[in-house]
Amino acid sequence: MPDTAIDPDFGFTSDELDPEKCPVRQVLAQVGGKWTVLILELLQHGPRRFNALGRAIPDISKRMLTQTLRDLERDGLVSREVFPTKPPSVQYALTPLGVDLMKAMGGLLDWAWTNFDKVKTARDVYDATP
Amino acid sequence: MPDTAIDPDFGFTSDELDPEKCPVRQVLAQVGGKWTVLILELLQHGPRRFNALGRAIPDISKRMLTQTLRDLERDGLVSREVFPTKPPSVQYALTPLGVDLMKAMGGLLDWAWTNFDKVKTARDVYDATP
DNA sequence: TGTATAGGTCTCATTTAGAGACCGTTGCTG
DNA sequence: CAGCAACGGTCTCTAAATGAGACCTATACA
Repeated sequence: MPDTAIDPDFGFTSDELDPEKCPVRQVLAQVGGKWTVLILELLQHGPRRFNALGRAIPDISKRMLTQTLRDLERDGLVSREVFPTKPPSVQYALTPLGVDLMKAMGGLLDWAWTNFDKVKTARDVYDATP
Repeated sequence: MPDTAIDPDFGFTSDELDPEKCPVRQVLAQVGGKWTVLILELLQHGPRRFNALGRAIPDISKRMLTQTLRDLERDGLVSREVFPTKPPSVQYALTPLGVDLMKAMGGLLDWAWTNFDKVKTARDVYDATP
């Protein structure tokens, strides 16, 4: 549904919602990933190694664990450090930027814990009325 | 990577991360959707109709707009009201629960606006070093 | 010798998202 | 009165993301 210039219903320039330019969209594309916040939460407990994270998340595959960590590293939210043990071990940790992000997420996480029962109820009601 | 009982690295019961039981995972699965927050933000400006939302989001398809709105309605975050005009018009609005969620998201959205340049820089650096 | 651990990669099947045609009803325009 | 546009969707088909799990190299321990 392409539209140029100014939106008649809201008065935005379309730039403000341009996927490439809107920070919210860019950040949420990452943070909204299925595993992202879970991993960030675990790393709040301190640095952890690859397989420790894998063990902690019951249903993640190595493939997705690798990929999510790579993306977080790319965005500067997580650091990756290799230790020359045999076999080599790899430690992941939150960067200061990552710590900051998790602080900013606090409100949302609290909301999730305190309000999820309401969401669940709403779902049940909705599903029960065909 | 299935694991039962207590995680040795963290000390969680696996229940706390069980996809079905963890509120954070459940809420983020919704909120993390590509269009969800965008739509909620638009609805903060007041109730809007289906096609108004479609016009405001340059690159959403009707299919995804429908689906995202349905999911939000199911979760009790958005209300849907049909007016018997010809042709019928449909108005979407935030529910009190939706308003509350958006308040809780404030921190994250602010973070996105003020810190996205850092993320972007980190990305450029990462991509430049093969 | 045989098995386990480390941190991944690779392939293939399944799931989800996206583009865009289509639909029925109505009103406006020529 | 014919034709087109707008309302709010649904339907089909394709493309992209995700998931399961086999495989890899090197070392240590039994």
